[in-house]
Amino acid sequence: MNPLPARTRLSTETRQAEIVDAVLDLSDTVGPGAITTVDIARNLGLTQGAVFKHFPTKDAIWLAVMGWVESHLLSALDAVATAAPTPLEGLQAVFMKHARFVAKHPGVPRLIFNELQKPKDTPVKRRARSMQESYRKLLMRLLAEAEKRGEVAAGLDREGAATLFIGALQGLMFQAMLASSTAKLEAEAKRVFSLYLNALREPS
Amino acid sequence: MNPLPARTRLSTETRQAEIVDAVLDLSDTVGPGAITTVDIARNLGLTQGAVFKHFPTKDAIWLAVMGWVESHLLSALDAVATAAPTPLEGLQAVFMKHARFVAKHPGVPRLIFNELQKPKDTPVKRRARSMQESYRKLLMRLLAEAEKRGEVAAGLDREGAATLFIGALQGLMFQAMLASSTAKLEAEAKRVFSLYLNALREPS
DNA sequence: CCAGTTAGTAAGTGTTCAATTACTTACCAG
DNA sequence: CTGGTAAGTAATTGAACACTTACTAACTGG
Repeated sequence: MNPLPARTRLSTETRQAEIVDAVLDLSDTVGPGAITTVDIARNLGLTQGAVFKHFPTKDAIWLAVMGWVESHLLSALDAVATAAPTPLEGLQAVFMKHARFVAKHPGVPRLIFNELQKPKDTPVKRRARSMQESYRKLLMRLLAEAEKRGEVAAGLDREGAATLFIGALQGLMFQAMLASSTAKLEAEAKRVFSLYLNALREPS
Repeated sequence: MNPLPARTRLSTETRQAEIVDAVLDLSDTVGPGAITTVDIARNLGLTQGAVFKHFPTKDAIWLAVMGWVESHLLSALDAVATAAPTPLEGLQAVFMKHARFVAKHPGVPRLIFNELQKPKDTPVKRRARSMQESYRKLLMRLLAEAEKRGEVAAGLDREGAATLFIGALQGLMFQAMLASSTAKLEAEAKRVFSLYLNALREPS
């Protein structure tokens, strides 16, 4: 009748990271909409109640996961963008890095799709939107620099070009989720980016 | 204690159509993941149990809704494609029709996002995939014809171009759902399509 | 070393939901 | 007009789930 001794005892900080990690995994295997706190607990070897020692609500977990995505994805994209010798190569590096990130973490697009399916403007959605805004800024910087250097058409619709850039990647995610596989994502991304580059050239 | 007389008594065929309609509405207002059979019944002025006189399971309802989308969207796109005087104008008409369809039925992308969030290859997903395959065929036809007429680059990567075409639209949906509004969808679609057209031209 | 804090367990609680059941009544073919 | 079918109601069932509570035990600073 007495509770068994706690298996392991870790700091909230560590457990939170473990929980985020578990959710990322489960997002791919179970699907975000079907993840329960029992699933998460079992994944960590804990009881269900223990999860609530580290997050007040389930929603708080989703928000933390979104935070993980924001920091990891954006910093990776920033890194490859600034490492590239030219703006156009920067765009390509960002495009491919993003594609590879999604292929490596298929739980992430699933997670976001699950959020977008809700009509309300949830905190998680707001966070995703702010992430996309930072992303746009990065793209606009690269596009402006490319235009200055004459690598793309003068007078290019840069806002539209940024929308198409992100949109093309989101479309590739969509198609990967539809195929229930990210196997072909990277190859498709390569072809699509070639076409994208063509769209930035001087109109004839 | 005795049941009230049934308010109205309609054929299963009619009720199924009503249910599909209600789900499309609720998909936008409540969100597909949160729709319950109680919601659906209330929307029709029926009791919850009545819903199961017309569909064996809730999943069967989703499948029927997906069927509605497939037939309505594809036939509309086919129509504008064949009505267009040139293949390129056909592409434009399809692009804009698709954007307008989504803006008019915001429940549809939400519905699909909800499905894509699941890792399993559900019947609904399979149906969506077959729809996308028909869509691709339509695009490939237009692109091949455009190439024959010299309206696009000879040797264009048509498969990639089809992927980018659909992907750009899916990206626009994504961004509309992220904004929780389809208000700007059509305007964005216009800008994005201009750039898309540029991508099809002869590389310099 | 020991008192306070915190991470854990075990066992609820209240609710929500899809599907079922038993019964009723409208409609329609013969 | 009548008997069979099918669309409806009302009530129930059983499972799942987020979150809570009461208690236990491990770690940590003074």
